[in-house]
Amino acid sequence: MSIQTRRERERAERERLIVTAARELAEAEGWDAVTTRRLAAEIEYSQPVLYSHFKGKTAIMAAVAVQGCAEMAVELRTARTAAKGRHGALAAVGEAYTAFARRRPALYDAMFTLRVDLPFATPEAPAALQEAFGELLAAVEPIAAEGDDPGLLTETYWAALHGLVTLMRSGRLPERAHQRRLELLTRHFTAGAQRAGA
Amino acid sequence: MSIQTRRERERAERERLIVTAARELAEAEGWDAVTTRRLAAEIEYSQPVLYSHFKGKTAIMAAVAVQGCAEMAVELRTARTAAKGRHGALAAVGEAYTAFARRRPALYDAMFTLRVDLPFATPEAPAALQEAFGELLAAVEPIAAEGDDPGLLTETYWAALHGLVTLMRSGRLPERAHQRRLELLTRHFTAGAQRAGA
DNA sequence: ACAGGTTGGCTAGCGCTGCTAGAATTCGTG
DNA sequence: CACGAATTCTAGCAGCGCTAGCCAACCTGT
Repeated sequence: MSIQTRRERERAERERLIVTAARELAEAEGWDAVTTRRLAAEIEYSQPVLYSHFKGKTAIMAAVAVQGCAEMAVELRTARTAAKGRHGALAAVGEAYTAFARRRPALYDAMFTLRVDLPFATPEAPAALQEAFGELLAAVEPIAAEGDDPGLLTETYWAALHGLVTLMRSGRLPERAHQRRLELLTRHFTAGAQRAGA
Repeated sequence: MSIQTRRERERAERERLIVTAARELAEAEGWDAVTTRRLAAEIEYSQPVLYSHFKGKTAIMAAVAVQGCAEMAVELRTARTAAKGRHGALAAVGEAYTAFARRRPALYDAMFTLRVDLPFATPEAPAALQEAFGELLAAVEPIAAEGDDPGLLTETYWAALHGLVTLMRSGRLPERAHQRRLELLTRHFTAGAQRAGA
């Protein structure tokens, strides 16, 4: 039994190695630079080894994405709990979200931009993903008006943040006025509650 | 001189053919299916001919994107001018925007999602692109509050629409409640003006 | 300690991609 | 009709994601 567990442990270790290498390579040079060949060289194994751990390249990216979700969730929570008031919390979370996307573009792409078959709006979605969304929800819910569905409002706010990030990243929005756009967005969302606090 | 102009005319004709073929293929099977080989076969020329017209595949996509912008501008204008009131106009434009994205996904991708070196937020941006943005601006401007920069507010609204579209298209938001999310977005944007009309 | 059998990694290669150098053909002109 | 220039095509490069099948290293039982 012991040798079995040792093998499984080594396997798990190597899987971790693959995901880490993929992530680091992506963060250093972008996902285009993450080829199965380079990844194999990085972990000092041959290509086919990757396929004994993951179904394909997109599965590796999905694993990286899940890691990213977990980290984002932490950052969103930190920002939210440190802020004061409903408006402050929403602003802080929006700020933290876009800051994360700009600081870790490769991670963000894996999570929310690139095609990478992860289940999203279903109960089978990874826990880390649900946590991240939960943080957004916790910030949006307090500013929801009477009849508003908090979940839908959160999705809408999320989409707005995502749009800002992606359009900026692809050069379609100038980076310059990001802060002001973000403030406009947050203000309009809290204003919808009609009785916005400070 | 005549033969020179004839050649130029034929060249322009073929260029049109390339763009049209690329667009049709993309709309039928997605941009992944648009390879230089298939495109060449479609226009009944060999691959290198494409490169005598365009710098590369992304340049062809850019040409398709410009076409798409022109069409979207028309549709946005139609929707805006047919609507009544500031709120109605904004809602109509938002509706038209997302409807366009869902009806012509390949066109939308070329315009706003895929990497395709087009100048965007500069004076050198294609006229069609500026027109499309101008339509959004015309819908957003009337609902801008006193101190708000209409341009920035438009960019923010645009980003929100873009986020809704892309997250939905990539399966990260369920298609089901799209209409309600769009209404939430529009309502919150008009609410920011504090004196929202009907 | 050594043979047998199984697990697992590696080499080599497939079909595809965007793109290009240089041969070949067509075309207008003297 | 033959020459010169412009243009199109054939063929190929380097790289991609992925996989079949060989080979070696390892654990097990005597």
